[in-house]
Amino acid sequence: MKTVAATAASAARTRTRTRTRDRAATEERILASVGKVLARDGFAALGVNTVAREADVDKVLIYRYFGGLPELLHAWGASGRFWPRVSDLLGTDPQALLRLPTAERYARFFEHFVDELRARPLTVEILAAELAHRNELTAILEAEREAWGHEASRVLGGPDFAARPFLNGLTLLLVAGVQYLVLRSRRIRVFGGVDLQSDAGWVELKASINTLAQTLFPPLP
Amino acid sequence: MKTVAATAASAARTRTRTRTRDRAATEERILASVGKVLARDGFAALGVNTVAREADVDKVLIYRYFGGLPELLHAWGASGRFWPRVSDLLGTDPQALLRLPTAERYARFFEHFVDELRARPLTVEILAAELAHRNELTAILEAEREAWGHEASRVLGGPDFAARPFLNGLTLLLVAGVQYLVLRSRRIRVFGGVDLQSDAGWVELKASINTLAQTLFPPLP
DNA sequence: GAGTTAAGTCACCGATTAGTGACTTAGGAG
DNA sequence: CTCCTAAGTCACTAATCGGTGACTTAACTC
Repeated sequence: MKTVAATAASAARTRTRTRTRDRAATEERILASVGKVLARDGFAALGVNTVAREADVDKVLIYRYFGGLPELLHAWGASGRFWPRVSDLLGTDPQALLRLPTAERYARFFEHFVDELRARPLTVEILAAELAHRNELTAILEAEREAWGHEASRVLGGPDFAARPFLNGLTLLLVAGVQYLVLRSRRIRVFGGVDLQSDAGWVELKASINTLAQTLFPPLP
Repeated sequence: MKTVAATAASAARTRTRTRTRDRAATEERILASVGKVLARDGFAALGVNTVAREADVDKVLIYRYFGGLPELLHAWGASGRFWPRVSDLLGTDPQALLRLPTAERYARFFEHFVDELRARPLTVEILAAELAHRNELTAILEAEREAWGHEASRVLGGPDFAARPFLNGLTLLLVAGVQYLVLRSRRIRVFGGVDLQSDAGWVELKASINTLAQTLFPPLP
């Protein structure tokens, strides 16, 4: 019942009432909206208007609180809510991973990598954005990405990698391949005859890596 | 100070003279401009206005001749000027490739693949667009891409692939990895410690695949 | 309670987008 | 040469974009 007001002005109004004033909460709403828009509509749709609409906040507050879209993205990137921990991608217990034989370790690493990546649509969306654009956000991520690569290489490698340097390039290609296929799976179902949107397709790919690992690192006699 | 008549409208005219009328030539200009814009500014900048400006043509002609941007993209995709011939990726002489031992064939294929892909910035740009958007253009490319994958798998595989199915998934991952790294190299230099913008980095990756091929397909005694 | 600060709202700006109606006129058909 | 189709030009509309100035008013300090 809208008896009292009766001013038909509220017909098209969705936010006539002023919200309780709380800058910290509003900033949080804005920051959270960045992630929401990114995950739902992709990087191309990310703008001042979109974020403000998603947060149900006037866009002028974005300029007042952050300075503009670049600064907002920077703040969002610095908030650390976009990228999974390295440990998440390596599995819950890196130490256990280290004690495994090389072949097992190699296969397990890629299994975790595939599963963790597929479970993080926002991360995947950012990976896609990195390929399409080059901006403050992607620049922030680069350093962390490289650090991750070195860490992963260290965990995986051990004496085997030192003895056979080609394993570095091969692993790099496989990691890149997994990322690419996860990216494609967002919009394109089949690639090279493998169904990238079904678990079965990924099981097949993981099995391939497993067999490769057994071939590359045969068990000691 | 805008004078009353403001008849100085011709001030900003760059194309007052009418061009000789030639629909076929104009359509060609428009189609060519699609590729130019795509290669220079990327997919995000592709629009009716951009293409018309690039072609130095009034945008209404795009609507008249093609119907709209989607139809224009479809026409452009069907014109076959966007994707390299399969034979280009297989090397100049597919027959010679087929007579090689499996290990050599495998390594050579990836060498060609890397080189051809790196030499085609427009193709790479479209690969990136496929990851970012999903539209008529990318849909057109999918079918051809799948056909290409099957063809490549047939040429590469032979009896080895049938006997060891994991080679299918492995090859798929490597192909995907190459595509991903070429994509990344457009804007980001280093990935996993390898310099993707230098030939040396790619030589290293190709060498890794070569060693892998020697390991997977040891020469007959 | 009075005064101040700033959170929130609103109305605008210029630029650019996709798309359309209507005009002029070149060039081929008869 | 006349006529007519359509190639090309121009002038709009409506929507959306990033960005800003100015207003109201809630919440806090004293």
